[in-house]
Amino acid sequence: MAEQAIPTSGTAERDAGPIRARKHRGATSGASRPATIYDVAAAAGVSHQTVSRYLKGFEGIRPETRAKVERALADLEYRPNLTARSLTTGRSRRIGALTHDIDKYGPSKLLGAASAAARDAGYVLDIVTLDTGDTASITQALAMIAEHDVEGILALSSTDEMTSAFERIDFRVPALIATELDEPVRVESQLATVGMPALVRHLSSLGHRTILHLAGPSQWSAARNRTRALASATAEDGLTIVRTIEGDWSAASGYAAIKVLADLDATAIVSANDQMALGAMLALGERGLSVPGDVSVTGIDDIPDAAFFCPPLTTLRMDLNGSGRDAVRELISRIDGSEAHDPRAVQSELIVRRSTGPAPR
Amino acid sequence: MAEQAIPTSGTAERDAGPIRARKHRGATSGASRPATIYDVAAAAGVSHQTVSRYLKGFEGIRPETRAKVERALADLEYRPNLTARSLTTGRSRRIGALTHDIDKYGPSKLLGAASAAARDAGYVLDIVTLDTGDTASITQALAMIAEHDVEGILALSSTDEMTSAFERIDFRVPALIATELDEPVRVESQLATVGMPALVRHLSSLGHRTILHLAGPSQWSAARNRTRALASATAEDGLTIVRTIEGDWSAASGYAAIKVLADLDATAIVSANDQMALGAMLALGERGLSVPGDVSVTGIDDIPDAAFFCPPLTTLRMDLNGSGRDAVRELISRIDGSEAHDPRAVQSELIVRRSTGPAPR
DNA sequence: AACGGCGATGTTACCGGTAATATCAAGGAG
DNA sequence: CTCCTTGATATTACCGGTAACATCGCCGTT
Repeated sequence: MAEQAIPTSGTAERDAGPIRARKHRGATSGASRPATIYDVAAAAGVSHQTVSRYLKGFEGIRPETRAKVERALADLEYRPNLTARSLTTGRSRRIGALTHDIDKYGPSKLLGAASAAARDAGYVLDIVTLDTGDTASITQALAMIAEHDVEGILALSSTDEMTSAFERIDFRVPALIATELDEPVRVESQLATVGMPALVRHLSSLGHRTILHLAGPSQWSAARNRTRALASATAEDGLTIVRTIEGDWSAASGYAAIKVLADLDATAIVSANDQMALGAMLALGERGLSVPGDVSVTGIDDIPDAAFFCPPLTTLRMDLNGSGRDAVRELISRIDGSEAHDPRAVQSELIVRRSTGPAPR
Repeated sequence: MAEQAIPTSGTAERDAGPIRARKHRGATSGASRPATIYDVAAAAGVSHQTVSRYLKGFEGIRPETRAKVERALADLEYRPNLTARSLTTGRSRRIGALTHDIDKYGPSKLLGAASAAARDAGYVLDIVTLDTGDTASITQALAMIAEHDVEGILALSSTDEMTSAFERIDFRVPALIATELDEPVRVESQLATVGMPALVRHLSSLGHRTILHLAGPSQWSAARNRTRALASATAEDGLTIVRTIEGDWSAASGYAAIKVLADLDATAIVSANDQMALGAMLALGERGLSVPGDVSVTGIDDIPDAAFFCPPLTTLRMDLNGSGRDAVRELISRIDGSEAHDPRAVQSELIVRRSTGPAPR
């Protein structure tokens, strides 16, 4: 109440100093614009630089000065203006996230994990979604992100178009595509229960020798990765992939793949994700084939619904939370110039449910 | 090549003028920092203000001046710095989005639609996710968003905690919770095929009179909205809700609800979303009840997988894309101070599949 | 007692834009 | 022919911070 913008006494004049005048801010709080460090400095009777130093955590401030600043900060409900800070420091504490298919399980799970990891590190994610996966739309989205002054760029959909855009464009900031590692790392002590080898061994131990592979779209690196892992694991265990059909991750594509097939030729279907497995199981039912009596079916991801499919789906649980988090941490460490963490393979774990059973004779 | 930061001749001095000196930028392009309007102005031999005016689309610029500016802009690959612009204008072109359960279908679908609508209007979404829905975590997230200088705030999860946080906090910017409208609007011409009344009429016409209601968590406004719509529609058609069990949207909760039930007492189960319906159907199967032979089951949302459940699920397709888009448009119109659109009810459409059939005698 | 060093604080410049004001040349009126 | 007006452009101030440098008072030294 006593404080005014225009000095009316010698004391006030000395306190305020010849600092840049603020035109507004009558009372200490209210509907006026948020307080700046200049307002705080004036209220505390110090220079704005002292306030800035305090906020930065600078030690060498006398206790009484410190107390005045703290008091003023609290009185004025000061909140730093990140825009102004980022203009001088170049640090915006923002990461651009690029994604399409955000309503699909994988990308949205990754996004959630990435966002949580970013928040914990004091960053927010600027998200830009793509309607289509074509190069033009990716380029345009990247331009949009770039204008918004992000410190790093994270892509949550790892397709060939995305990869090529990332290789072609000079971002001036660290950029990263969150993806499953191309070469799965073997965790020696858990080899038998981890990942695709475990899945294949499970099928093999049930007597299956012939596999129909429902693959993901080949321009996705995750799809290629899964296909490669399956090929390598089946080769090792002596199983045969009698047929590979490429879907688009959707249940509809899994359904269509099985529906149009003249002959199944296999006792097990290994799908690159749970949704396609779901579609496949429905189509099998409509052909009069029972799961797992006639055909065993497996998925990948372990989406929450998979445990309630009919029958509940045997699948590989992917640690997408972990990979989203790791991707952001890796990106932030590149931003900060600190040492990168070791890139870790996505952890996966075999979840056996009722969709797999002994191979029919 | 000929241009240098330090004037070495009268000509250069006149061209550059007594403007703030730039220390860097030797060649016109390369690994140096991005060009500013001052660089462009120097290259074009005009003042930075002329460049600014050009960028703003100001008309009164002489054609030859305009040409010089355009040339310089292209040569230097100028990209505006949104941070600097937003510091003076107060327009950041950012909307803060607050959400949890982003890996669930509803929120992620809303987010995708919101992001697309924002992008089309030149905004990006700053997303902050919540681990938990409690008030403290919401408050903290909102503080984080506020620092990041957004022009509006959009919540994508409409729970009581969110609502109360929104009422308690003064954001200084428009804030909006994306939610289904509390009072469904009736589209007269389509009354019979739209929304909950259509769903109930469908069950009624199949001879069902008793309904078990699998409700969503009551702190979600969408859950309350759906429950209310069901109550009103059943009352109108003379059906009885014999029991209401509250789940948490997950298939697991739908499964558990039916699993522990001593007696079903109803010929139809109306679930507040598709996932709980999925869980319920599995539990029904395990009790030896067939769908739809013994019990009919319906969901809400029409998630992409619902058409491939076993059996495929009769459900209400919700236009979440539309509501996400509308929420952002509404928010942006409030930001711009323009007239708000009419709030529209979420459009929903009855999708009849095989999970509903004639009531058993 | 004069002085150098140093810790605490104040002053100025700068980030990259936009807004407001100033300048300047050309054209029209008196 | 001079003055005023006006359109085009230049200059300056400002947004809210941070960084670099300047200042000032107090201390111990010789």
